[in-house]
Amino acid sequence: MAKKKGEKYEAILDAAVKVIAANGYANSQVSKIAREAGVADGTIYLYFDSKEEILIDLFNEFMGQFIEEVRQEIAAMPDVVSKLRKLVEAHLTKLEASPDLATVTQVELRQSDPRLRLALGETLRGYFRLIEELIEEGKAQGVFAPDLNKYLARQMIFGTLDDIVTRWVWSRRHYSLAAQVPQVFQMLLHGLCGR
Amino acid sequence: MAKKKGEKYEAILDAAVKVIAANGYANSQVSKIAREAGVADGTIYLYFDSKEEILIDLFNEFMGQFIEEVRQEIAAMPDVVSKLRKLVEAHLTKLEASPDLATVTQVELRQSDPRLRLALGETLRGYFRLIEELIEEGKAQGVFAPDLNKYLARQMIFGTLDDIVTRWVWSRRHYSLAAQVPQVFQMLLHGLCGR
Amino acid sequence: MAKKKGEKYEAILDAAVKVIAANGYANSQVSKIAREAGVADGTIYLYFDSKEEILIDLFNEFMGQFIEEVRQEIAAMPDVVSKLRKLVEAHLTKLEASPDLATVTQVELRQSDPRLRLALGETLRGYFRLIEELIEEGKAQGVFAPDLNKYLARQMIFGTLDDIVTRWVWSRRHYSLAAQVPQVFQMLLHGLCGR
Amino acid sequence: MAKKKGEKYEAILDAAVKVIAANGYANSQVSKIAREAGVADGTIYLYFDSKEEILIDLFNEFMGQFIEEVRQEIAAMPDVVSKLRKLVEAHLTKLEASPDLATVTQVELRQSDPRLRLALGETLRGYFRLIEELIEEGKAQGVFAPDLNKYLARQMIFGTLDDIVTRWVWSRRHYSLAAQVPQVFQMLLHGLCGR
DNA sequence: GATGAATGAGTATTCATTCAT
DNA sequence: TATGAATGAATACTCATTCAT
Repeated sequence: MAKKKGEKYEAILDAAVKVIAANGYANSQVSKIAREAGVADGTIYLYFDSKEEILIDLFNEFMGQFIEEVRQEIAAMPDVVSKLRKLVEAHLTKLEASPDLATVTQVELRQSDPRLRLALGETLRGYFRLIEELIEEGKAQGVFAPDLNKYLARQMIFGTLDDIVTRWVWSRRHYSLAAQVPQVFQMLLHGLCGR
Repeated sequence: MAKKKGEKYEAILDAAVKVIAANGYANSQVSKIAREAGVADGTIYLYFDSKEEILIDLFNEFMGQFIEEVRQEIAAMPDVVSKLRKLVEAHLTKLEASPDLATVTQVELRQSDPRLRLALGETLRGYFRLIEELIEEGKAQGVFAPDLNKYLARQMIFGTLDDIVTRWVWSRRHYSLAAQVPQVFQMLLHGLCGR
Repeated sequence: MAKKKGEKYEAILDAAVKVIAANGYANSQVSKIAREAGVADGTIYLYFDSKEEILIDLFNEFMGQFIEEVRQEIAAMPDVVSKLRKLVEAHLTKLEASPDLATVTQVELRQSDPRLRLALGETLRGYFRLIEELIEEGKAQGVFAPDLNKYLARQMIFGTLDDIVTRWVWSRRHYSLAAQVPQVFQMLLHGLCGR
Repeated sequence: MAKKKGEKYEAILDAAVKVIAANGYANSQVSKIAREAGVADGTIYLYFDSKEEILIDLFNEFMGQFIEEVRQEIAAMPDVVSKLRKLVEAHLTKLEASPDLATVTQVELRQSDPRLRLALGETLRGYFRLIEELIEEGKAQGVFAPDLNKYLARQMIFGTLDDIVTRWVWSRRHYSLAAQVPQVFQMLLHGLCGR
């Protein structure tokens, strides 16, 4: 129904990220997003079928790009350990560089609306697969434990990174995420016992 | 203002968990919770100042009890490794045993309302401290890596468990959480490389 | 869903007739009806499921009563000719006595919304049956033409009365309807040629 | 302001009849009419000042033509009785031949918007005068009752025909209108009592 | 304490109309 | 003339909260 693309489409998505990060999803009225984007309320509906669709597109657009970038950066690395370090680095660095986006994805989009959840899950799955492939590769190369469960391992990697970013957002971002990359990487690789 | 305690207080909290797990937070009207609890709408306000307070109390009540139980079970263990295993087991087992509660805490309460976030954070912090103490103890005993950052380590442990439970809830709980305790425990202890 | 009956139910219906007659249906907002009825907007929805339902109930309530009254008055008449005269008199007199109601039923409720049309048609059908029974009786008694088509005859009677009331409403009710009863009665009985 | 005439003017009116008959007035957006007419939304406003004007012109154009045709056909008849028969026949036959137009004029245009009502009334009045002249002629020729009230008689004729067409439209046009001409004619001439 | 009828503030969405191209 | 993207006013309905009983 609604036409996608166009500079107003992008302007509305950008405005939505800004408004939601600042006010919370529940307090982000369509009219507020429209005003921030510099368009009329009705114009929103020329580009999106509903308010909900703004969220879905927002997540898919930005997360899709995020995932693609991470995938490419990882692909360039020579070995699986370097890939893991790169993944950790990319995840934390990219979200630190886009605080509004981080706020929206870590906090505001953890909504439970079934339709929304479904659409977001679809996109996240691409990221999950990327991590799982990395794990498989590590096992094949004999670097990771042979009995490693790839799903649990992915949940450890993603869960750890996700929680780190969430605490950072909740803490109002008082400290640097990038600085923690080496420690997090070590921890994921060798666990609490180290080495 | 509102008096706490009383059997209706508990009935309302129980009803809230049930209703929110079944309908989602956004579709859990006060009147629906009242009906489930077998009281009149207005009665809710004799026990809670606002709908939001139901959520806060719900989280504090159930999570507080959850944390206390975990603390006691851990305290009974002889060494820090056993304690970690017990923590993992308790976290996954208890939430698996209370699916409605798990649904509400993992999905429905990830709301971003500032007031709510603050109150929930308060309670979570108790759990975080418990985990951090365990890490400190492990380092003191020379079992955990001496350069381990206790905050990052806690984020790895909690983030991993949290993500595992969230995926389980989103997957409609098609598989067993308890069965994964040994693998998760191993992974946290020795990382992706194992041993 | 919505509870019926109660003095507020009646107050809202009365207010609706008044507001719609004065402003036209298209310009009769729910809030305007609520204000006229002396209740809050939300109260409307304790008694009606939707704005549309107000119209349906309004028509059924008032027209149902109208039809019942006409039926009883007719039943008391000794012969079919007296009954026809009474029908004409009752139709014109009653609507003349309730100008707001006449305005609403003649003009405002000729809407074409399928749901509305269906509900209103249901009620009108009761009136149609009443007229058709009268025609059958007239034919059985040999007073009306034996080859009279009861449906066409009903359409002539109702169409004539309906148009008379509609013109009267559109003319802003500058003249008396009751005064025309004898002529209309004569005309229906003997046609344009008279006698 | 807006220029009338032109092939697009006609195309828009034709499209309006089609769209309104198919979707109902309330669901006939300007953009829908424009699409059906094969023009841009804005083009509509080169030919009509407002959406309402489309309706007024539509009614005037088609009804005006209808009335003119009836007038000419009647004029050709030798006596007043033949003229009445011709009027009944023309009214029912022409509308039966244009079901979309009948739907729009009988059902969709019975709206109550004051401006609209006024404009439509203007056009209808021409038809009313035609019928009233016929009645006067009948009285002058001694065919119709000398004490016949020409306004009431016109209301009987028009009301009867109008109701017949309305029921036919509402019944989804399951039967033939033309077949009823003789009976309707007889009924109007001699009333319920016949002869 | 307990009730539940009543309140009324709050908001996504539609669509007739405009105007820069 | 013609376009169609953009506008923004307008409105039915929901639901947390109150308070008379």
